[in-house]
Amino acid sequence: MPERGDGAGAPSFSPLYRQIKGLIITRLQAGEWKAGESIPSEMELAQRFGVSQGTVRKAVDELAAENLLVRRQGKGTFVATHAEQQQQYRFLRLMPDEGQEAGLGRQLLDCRRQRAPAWIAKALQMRSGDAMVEVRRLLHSKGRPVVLDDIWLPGQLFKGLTTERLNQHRGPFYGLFETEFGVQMIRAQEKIRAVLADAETAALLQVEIGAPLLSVERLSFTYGDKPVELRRGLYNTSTHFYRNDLN
Amino acid sequence: MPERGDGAGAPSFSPLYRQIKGLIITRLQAGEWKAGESIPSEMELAQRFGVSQGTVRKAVDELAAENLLVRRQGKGTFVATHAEQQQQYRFLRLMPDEGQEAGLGRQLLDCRRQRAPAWIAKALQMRSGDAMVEVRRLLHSKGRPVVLDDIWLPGQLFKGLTTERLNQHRGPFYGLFETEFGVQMIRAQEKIRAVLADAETAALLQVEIGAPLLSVERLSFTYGDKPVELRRGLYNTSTHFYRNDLN
DNA sequence: GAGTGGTCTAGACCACCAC
DNA sequence: TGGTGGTCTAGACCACTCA
Repeated sequence: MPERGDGAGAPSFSPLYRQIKGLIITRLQAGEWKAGESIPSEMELAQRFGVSQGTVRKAVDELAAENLLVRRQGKGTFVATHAEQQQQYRFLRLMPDEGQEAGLGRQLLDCRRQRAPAWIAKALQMRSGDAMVEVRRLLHSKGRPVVLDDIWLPGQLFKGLTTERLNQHRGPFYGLFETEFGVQMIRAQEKIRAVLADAETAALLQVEIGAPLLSVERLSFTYGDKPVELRRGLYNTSTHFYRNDLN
Repeated sequence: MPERGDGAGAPSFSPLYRQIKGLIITRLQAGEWKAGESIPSEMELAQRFGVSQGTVRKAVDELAAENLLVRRQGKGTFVATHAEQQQQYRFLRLMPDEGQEAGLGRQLLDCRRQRAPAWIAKALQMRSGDAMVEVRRLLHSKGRPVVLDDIWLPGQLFKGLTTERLNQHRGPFYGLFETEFGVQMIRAQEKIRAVLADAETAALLQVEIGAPLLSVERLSFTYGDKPVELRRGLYNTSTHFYRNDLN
């Protein structure tokens, strides 16, 4: 029974498998296993934690259901990543009216370091005036601009983030955040509204002033429910729509 | 080993627990256990199907994860329903900017039987011109109209649906559909866009003509992935927003 | 063939609920 | 007190991957 007990003063009047789940999350958070890597086998974890394989299995089942881990039969269990082809744009629910999305074009418009205004600081649990990185970019579909994103990140976590760094990178931002800054986005909340295009937005998205746009405000979280990105997307929904599945 | 085998010609090169899951869904579909009722205990189902309790448990786990069943420790497992207080508006993602939703007011505007136009018939997998029920209603929050819903239903399934019937009923439509017509909505797909209010809509929602509105087109399904409701909601998002959680 | 996750079983005990 | 779902275990075997 190598390591069990109530290490780190966990509250834990919870079933064993939830405590194991907590221990695994702690290790993920500590970076013991990085995005895309495999974690130890169920048998090994069971021995390490001093429980049966079935208990580890149930813990891993929940983590897989929450998309923190990915199981691959015959190969192992892996830390989820946004960097893989298959998992790209995991959080983007935009679909074209006709056919499948061929792959979006990215156009970086701006990247600068600022002091956080109150409303952004509040969302990101920082203090007003703290360092913040602000990014603006467009997404194109078949050569036409469809999404205008404003992205705000805590300056503390993203120290070397520059325009060059963003331009060098291929693939979605979330892949870069993982590999370069060790920040993994594991869940997000979106607030969606309908708004009208102002002059600046209209020019960038090539629509009329006053055209209807979908405003998608996304707050993304890493381990421990810590908010690490605020993003406001304006979607032109004349040839695309936001898809959501309910159950 | 009372009933097992490959009854009903299921394709089934799938694990046992998935076959059991299929059998349970078949019985739900047949109305053997109605919405809100309890299904037999795991032990009894295990005996009935000739498998171990653990296998039934895994089947029920999946059905509970998909919100078809609800487990209640010490009491039993129940068929999910939209009629309970707690589960009302399960599919409505609208949230007020401030505080919790106090409870929405309903105002029925219209209910008539029509022949289905092509685009509705296609979505509901009917033939163009088939009988269809069309309902229009408003939802109010704190006395102000917030949602204008147009709802289309297959006439075949909703034979006695009239204005009086809808007005008599307390609670969401989905509760009425279950108890009066035996139709359970178990999942839905939504397509969301930003649009501008036309004159008629603007008057009903008490906004300016050309105000931005969220258009939420929802296709709801019952057992067997059969579409049974098409709905187009126009949401005024000036004091509310559409909330979505991603993971 | 060795190692991984996936399935299935059987049995023990716990937590919760109703009578 | 008895019945329900919830947890935990131990062991057997299957399906998949890779060297």
